[in-house]
Amino acid sequence: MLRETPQAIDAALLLDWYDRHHRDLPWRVSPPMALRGAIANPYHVWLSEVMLQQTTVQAVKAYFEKFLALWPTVEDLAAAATEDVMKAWAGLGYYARARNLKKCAETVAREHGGRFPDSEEGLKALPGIGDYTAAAIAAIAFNRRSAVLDGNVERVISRLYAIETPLPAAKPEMRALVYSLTPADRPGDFAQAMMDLGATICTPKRPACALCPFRGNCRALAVADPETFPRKAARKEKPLRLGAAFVAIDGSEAVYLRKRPESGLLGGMTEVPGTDWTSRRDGDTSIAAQPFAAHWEPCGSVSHVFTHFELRLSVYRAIVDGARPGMHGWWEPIATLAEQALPSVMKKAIAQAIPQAFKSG
DNA sequence: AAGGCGTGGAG
DNA sequence: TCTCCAAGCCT
Repeated sequence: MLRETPQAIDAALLLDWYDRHHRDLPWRVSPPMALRGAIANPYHVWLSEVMLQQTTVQAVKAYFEKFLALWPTVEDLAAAATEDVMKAWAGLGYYARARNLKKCAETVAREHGGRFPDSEEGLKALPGIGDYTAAAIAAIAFNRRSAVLDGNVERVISRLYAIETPLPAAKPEMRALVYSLTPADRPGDFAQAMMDLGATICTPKRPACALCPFRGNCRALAVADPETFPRKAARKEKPLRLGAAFVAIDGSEAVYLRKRPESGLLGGMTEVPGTDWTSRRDGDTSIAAQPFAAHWEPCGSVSHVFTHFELRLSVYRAIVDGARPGMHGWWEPIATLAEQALPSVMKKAIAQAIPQAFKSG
């Protein structure tokens, strides 16, 4: 018979694949252990899921281990100084996640007796936990059947069903499809299996369809080019913004730092003084924008790409002798710069002015 | 609801 | 060099 659509999709195919090919990750209870009754620690699951939002597994591993070493339980994290959390998060990006992480830990410790809610609804009420993260924690840590839809799963589902609707409009349809596929007995493993499949087989470019447990069920593979899914709207280009950064060094080998506002770009993080970052070509990014009078010398520029714009910072350096009037920051010894809550763009600017700044030894 | 919000690695 | 993008959330 002529078959327009592939075979019905069977979660057991994926779970069998997962039992043999799952990735071993620091926050994961892998299938052999799980079969012996080991249960994922909700604190570990939550911490890893927040870190993994729009962030690669490779980048997260070291941060996850560092956080667990510093704060072994959610109560420890709730009791930590926010500044220490920001320092530990520095370099991972999307810093609102760190602020929400701290708030969420405080809420769980104070209002939930140190235990995470075990329902999607309860989880989603917490700061920094949205549709995806609530569903993931519910499934992985509490064995709840839920619709876990992240970027990987969107890609897998869009190919399995050759969904022509572009993202993000297709998300409700995709969410319903994932939910319908999710088995009641191993929802957490199913979710992680879908994500592992998306990360290792059903990849954005050159998917390894020959190795896929769903190769007999995939509509995109049958009738089209899987790589062209999911459909999505063309992105717009990033504007260029210009600015200046001023690296002041005092006689005792310390750098002048200050804190950024709590909200907005790099909110609550540490910076060197600088101008606003403007798209206008007439914005003053010259030495005239100096934060205080000193013998500023230009020492090149650094570029940095943010989510929605590219930044080119002119960097200036001056050797000064300590305090200036009207300064609200502090002098940080070069030796301890690496431990500060400095976002990557600021490390670049400081390294441009002081090449040995972040070199150990 | 569309845009703000980081970073570094892969190809 | 350039493009894409990785386990999204919030407003």
